[in-house]
Amino acid sequence: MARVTITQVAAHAGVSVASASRALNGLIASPQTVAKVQHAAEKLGYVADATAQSLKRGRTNQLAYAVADIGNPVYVEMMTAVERVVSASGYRLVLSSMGTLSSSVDVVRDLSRGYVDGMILSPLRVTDELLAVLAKTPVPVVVLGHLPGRQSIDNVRADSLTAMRLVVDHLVAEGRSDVAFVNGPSDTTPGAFRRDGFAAAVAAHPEILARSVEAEDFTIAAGYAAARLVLSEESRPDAIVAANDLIGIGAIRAAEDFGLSIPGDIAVTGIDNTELAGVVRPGLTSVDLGAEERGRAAAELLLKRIMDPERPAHTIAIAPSLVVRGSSHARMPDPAPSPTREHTEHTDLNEEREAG
Amino acid sequence: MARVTITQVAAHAGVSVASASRALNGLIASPQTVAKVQHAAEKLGYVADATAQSLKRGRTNQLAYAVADIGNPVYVEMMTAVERVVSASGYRLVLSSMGTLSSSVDVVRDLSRGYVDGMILSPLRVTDELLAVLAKTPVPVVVLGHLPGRQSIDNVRADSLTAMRLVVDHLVAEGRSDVAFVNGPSDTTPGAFRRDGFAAAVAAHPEILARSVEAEDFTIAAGYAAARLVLSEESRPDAIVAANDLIGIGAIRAAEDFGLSIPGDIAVTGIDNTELAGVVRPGLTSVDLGAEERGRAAAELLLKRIMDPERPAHTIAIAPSLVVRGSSHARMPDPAPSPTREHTEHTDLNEEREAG
DNA sequence: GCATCCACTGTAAACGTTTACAGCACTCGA
DNA sequence: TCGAGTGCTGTAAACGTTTACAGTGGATGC
Repeated sequence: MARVTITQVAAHAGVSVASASRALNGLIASPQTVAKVQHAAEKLGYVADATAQSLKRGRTNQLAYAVADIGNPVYVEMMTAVERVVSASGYRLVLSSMGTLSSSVDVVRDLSRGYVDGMILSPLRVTDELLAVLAKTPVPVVVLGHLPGRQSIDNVRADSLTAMRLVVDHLVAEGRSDVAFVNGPSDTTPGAFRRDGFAAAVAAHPEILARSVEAEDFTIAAGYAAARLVLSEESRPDAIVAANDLIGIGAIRAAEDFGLSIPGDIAVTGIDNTELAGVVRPGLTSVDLGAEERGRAAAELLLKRIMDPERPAHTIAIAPSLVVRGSSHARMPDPAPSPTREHTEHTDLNEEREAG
Repeated sequence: MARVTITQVAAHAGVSVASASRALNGLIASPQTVAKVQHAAEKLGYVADATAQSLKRGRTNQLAYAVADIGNPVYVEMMTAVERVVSASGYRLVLSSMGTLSSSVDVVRDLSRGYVDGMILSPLRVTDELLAVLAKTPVPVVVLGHLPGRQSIDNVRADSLTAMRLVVDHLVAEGRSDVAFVNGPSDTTPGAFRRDGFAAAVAAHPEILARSVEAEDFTIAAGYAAARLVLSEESRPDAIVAANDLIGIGAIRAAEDFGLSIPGDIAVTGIDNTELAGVVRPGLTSVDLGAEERGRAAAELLLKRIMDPERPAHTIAIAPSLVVRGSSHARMPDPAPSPTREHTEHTDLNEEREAG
């Protein structure tokens, strides 16, 4: 399978490479030339080399979505939304993970070398080093997640503070008075904001007790372990606020292990409103941070920036909304699995309650 | 942020581009030259352009993992395994999804244009057209999933037939006698093999009743809908065999809706042994098809082929193993969420039973 | 019949690298 | 003193494309 070049196609068609190129790209060329060239290309199995084309054209038609934690379904959801938008604009989306294997800085630096025409980043931690690299990267970047201070970087963020207020207010309204927060690592961006959001939210309710613990990471297993710790304390909380759905599901399992009924003995809430929240029993009350909408917004921001690199940086914040399920509300029957998130959020059957 | 080229670096360092290139790539060059060039590169913020480098070197150092259904956690698991292997060999892994937006044929054709040095494919459907494209693509390919006939394509496959036998034998051993199979679309590769596997497995037990139904796709929601159909029939089965974990989870929810106790009234099993199987209650008995191992094997196969393109094609089949949980076995306490799959499969606490 | 335009074509120069090749200066052994 | 070797350097050609430019021939306008 040796590579066949446009030179061979041109020779086979009896025209110059320039004519061949023009014919193949639908530029000005006579019908006979087009026919000859297309026939030759077909026969030889010619496909234009992407690297050569990219080098000459100065763009790759590829965009990247770089994500820290692909194990979390919420990122898959965002990616799907991103892909829908960018593929409609003729770009191919590639996903690169920046996990334990490669630091986010390395990934950005690498992607900046010309592999892609733009990138969307969902980093778990925003370090000064990362900001420095982002500031000087020549390729358009959108950060999907909170950025500190005033950066001139396009940015789409969830509103974790409001999210925490929504759950805490909800729990208080449900009569809970001793709330434990199971955070993910607080040195991550979501961890930090949810920590602060929780603090602010409980401060508004001086009548309730509040405590916090930190899970190793944002996974079910870590949430399970951290929740066990909380539940082992002598005075048990009557509500667990988890920093995301995975931790929340771990907490449900831990409570179950302790023989506690949910929501009778203890309420549990999550964040992200992933499909999983509707699938576990009891259904996990969660705050929808608009993953789909954030993904879409980020993609659109990126496309606009590619169109107009001089454009001032925008920051878009998506409003969260509370989705109440059985894990926090006794009289809430848990609904059936629905084919799409849209239906879950606005179900005709009114099996879920939305607030916020 | 205009692109800075090696020519500028060379000029700034007062050497030729050749020397600059050699210095930057650690080839033979005097210490003074290296110092000057590195200093200049640093100062100007030079990063080598990836497309130019790829064009000249004839490789991109990128590999692709193309997957049909990124919403299914089992593919995420395989991807993680793939990434571990390829990144250890200095390659960057990009994921491209071939879903509803772009056909697998298009994705392969596109990737064949030189974007990547090799690819691993997990197609849901293997059409003749896809096989034709694969046969003539110039870039190394490994297919992760069953291939028909004798293709000269590196191939890693699960053993769906044995998997189905494992679950059916298990259910029969547990005393079930009326088993309903909820398949995914049977025009997909996994769907077809699981259909056939189920047929063969029940044929070995002439004493039991068997029936089948097909879900729209391999998702929770589709599994839920299909299971409802099965459960609505006048004579209800006492076991549901789902074609994968997501469908199985949907089936658990459906059974719950019908007020059935699991496994008392009805047993449910899945396939893939994803993390979710251990998280839902009751725990979902599932067959582990060795996703992690398959991913690793596929990656290694790909690396070997890149090393030696003339190498004969290999086919690797991974043996499945049954993981029994509460959904099919009354006396089975469901274990705690574990931090890793490895632990889940070989737990010291013996909370799960492995067979097969 | 001449100039003008038009549709099309080929030549050649790019894009930013890497690298084969030749050349240079110097050292070393004979 | 010479030849060969060594260590480094610059020139220039490639990689496979696209595209600016300068034609070409023929049709068309007057």
